[in-house]
Amino acid sequence: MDRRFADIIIDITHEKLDRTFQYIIPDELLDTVKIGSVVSVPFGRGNKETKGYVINITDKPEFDVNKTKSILRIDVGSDNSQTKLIELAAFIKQTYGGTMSQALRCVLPVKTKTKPIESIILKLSISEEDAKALIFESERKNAKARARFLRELIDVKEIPQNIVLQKLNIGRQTINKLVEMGVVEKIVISSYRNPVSGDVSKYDVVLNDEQRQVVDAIDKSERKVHLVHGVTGSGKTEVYIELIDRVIKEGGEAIVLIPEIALTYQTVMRFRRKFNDLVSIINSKLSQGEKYDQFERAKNGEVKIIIGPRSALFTPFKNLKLIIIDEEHERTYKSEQVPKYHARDVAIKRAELEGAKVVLGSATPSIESYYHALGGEFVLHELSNRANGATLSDVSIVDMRDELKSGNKLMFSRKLLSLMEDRLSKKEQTMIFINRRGYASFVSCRSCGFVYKCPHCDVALKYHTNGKLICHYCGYETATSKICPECGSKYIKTFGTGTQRVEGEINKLFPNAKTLRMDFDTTRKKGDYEKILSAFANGEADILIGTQMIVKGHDFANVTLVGIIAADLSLYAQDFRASETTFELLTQAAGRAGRGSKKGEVVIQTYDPDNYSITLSKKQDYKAFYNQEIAYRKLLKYPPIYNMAVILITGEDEDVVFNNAKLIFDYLDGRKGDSELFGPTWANIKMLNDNYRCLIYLKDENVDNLSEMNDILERYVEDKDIKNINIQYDLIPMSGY
DNA sequence: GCGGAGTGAGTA
DNA sequence: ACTCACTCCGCA
Repeated sequence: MDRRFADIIIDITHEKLDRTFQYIIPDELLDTVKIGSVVSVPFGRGNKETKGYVINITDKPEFDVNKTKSILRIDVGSDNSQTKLIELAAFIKQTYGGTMSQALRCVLPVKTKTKPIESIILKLSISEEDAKALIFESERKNAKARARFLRELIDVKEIPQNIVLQKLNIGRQTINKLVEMGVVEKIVISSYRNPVSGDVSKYDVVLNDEQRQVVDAIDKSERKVHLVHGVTGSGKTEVYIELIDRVIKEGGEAIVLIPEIALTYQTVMRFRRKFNDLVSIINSKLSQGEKYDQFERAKNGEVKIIIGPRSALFTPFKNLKLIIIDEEHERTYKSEQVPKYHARDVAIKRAELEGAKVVLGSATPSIESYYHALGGEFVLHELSNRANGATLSDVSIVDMRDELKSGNKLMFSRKLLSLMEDRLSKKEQTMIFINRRGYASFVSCRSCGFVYKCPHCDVALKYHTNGKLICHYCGYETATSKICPECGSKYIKTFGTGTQRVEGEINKLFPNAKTLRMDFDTTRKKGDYEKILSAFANGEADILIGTQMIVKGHDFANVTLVGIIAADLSLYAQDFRASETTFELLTQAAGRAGRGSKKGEVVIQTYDPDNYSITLSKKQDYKAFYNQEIAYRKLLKYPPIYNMAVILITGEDEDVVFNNAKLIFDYLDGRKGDSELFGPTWANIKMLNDNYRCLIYLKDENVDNLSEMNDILERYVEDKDIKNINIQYDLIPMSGY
């Protein structure tokens, strides 16, 4: 009998139900039930009608067919935005691997393990005398819980249900029985909290000609995906706001994705001033409940615009018409957890399902997006002028080898020092950016070469001026000693340049200058980040020293000098994107200078002044950089020309990890088709949190072939019932391993 | 033996 | 999450 079955995830929030149940698809529904359908099924002993999501359809029964129940019907009442989100989850699973449950959890995020957002309040609905009589009767019948509960109700009138359940230790049955008897009344209160509030002085955006042309072009276009390449300070936000305004006026809704770090009060206020309460935000600091509230408000149509990081992409709007991804090149758009999806590609898929447009914006677009734009897959728009008439800064490159030859042993070039002095005298501000992605001071013995390493991770410990050595991967801390623990020599010293050392040097060179430092250490507490930025914006300091976190999209009108120390460090990362990252960081950092009326200057200090990512960032010539970079990617078969994936195998035992990696490699190698396989090799960071890490690389022109390899891998893992190791698949990784 | 309270397993 | 089945308890 050719019956078809649907794998269904029951819409109930509990980990025990985090798996599929198979149901028979009745004949009359064979044509209509699809992956992503929301259906009603009988569930549990009482065959209680329950909502479920169809996540797969097969011919193979996986359960005793005689005990398999049938789907009752398709939920027509369920809004189709949910169906589309589940379809999106199927796409994520298909493309990025992982289980369907994991994909669903990221698409319908707050449905899991959340404290009820609606609080139930219990209230006595009979008179006190009647209640007292009931207590008497209950006590006589030894119904202790019931008596205890009623007494409490007489005492405080109203009690939240969760307190009754947890604190008074009274069962659900007891409560429900009393409700049934008409003794107790249930009052359901659902509260939506609004995470954004504050002054809203309305203002209208006035676009310049260039901005208006881009807005019109996108608005009129039939095409779905647009890339706006706008130089730093060209006013991309105004373009977004105008586009959103047009969409809203036609009854549509919009999602704005921005990197978490750029989600500042100022950014949100720009949107609020235009759209007022139609805007809401999502960020990682919101509790699950608050996040859920925002999604509910979006569903109800109370909110039309959601601003947030990656996860905002899954806002359940009913009439989504526009998705904006600001700073599109940012790595944070790639999820770090399984499924390791990229928000840009998922956004494009969602837009396709909803019939919406996607607008990507950046001053330094990712090589991938620009490639697609040039290839005609995306539509390219250029904003080449700074919006308020400000001009691009003058950028100069200083070769630090020459400085050393001329006897300057400081970490600042003479040019940078004289400019800093000049700015201090003019009361203008300076930003010093230390490009040290993955690098900082470490402690090493000059006599035997010993380096302090983390006992849990295969990385050098970073030195902090409080005398502690800290692992930036797992947080392990230890103290430094005055003598080398290996050979006993006293020649143990710190190497490298950290933000703390730079600040120390500046304080020595310019004792009157006020400095602020922004890095890993100074932004650990909630709100630290904002505090430092607003202090600097208010002119409370002359010089701001920081790592990559200071270069992202902040607008300080009084900054006229940006110094970049060790510009080339990010070039040494073991990652095919090293040049892209460097160009991006330098261009963005340089873009911080001269955003007000005064012209800015930028000094880039490097030991590798001829590298194309450095020379071209001086010219702020993105196109020239792109041409160089794409040639390199083509030569070495890297994305976007080729697609690649990494399989990461981790585990506590070195041999077990490597042997399994070898087995997996051989297994895949026999089934690879046209794909290329490399490995297994140890990761750059061989050990992390006591786990060994081994890699297999896959390359193929066609993404689908890579997804197929992952399918093969997942089936293999399932068959072998592999223990003690963890396997992760990462399609088109954004960072090195 | 009964009503009621508390616990645990299973949901296809 | 919810429900059913089971056990335990105090009283008759």
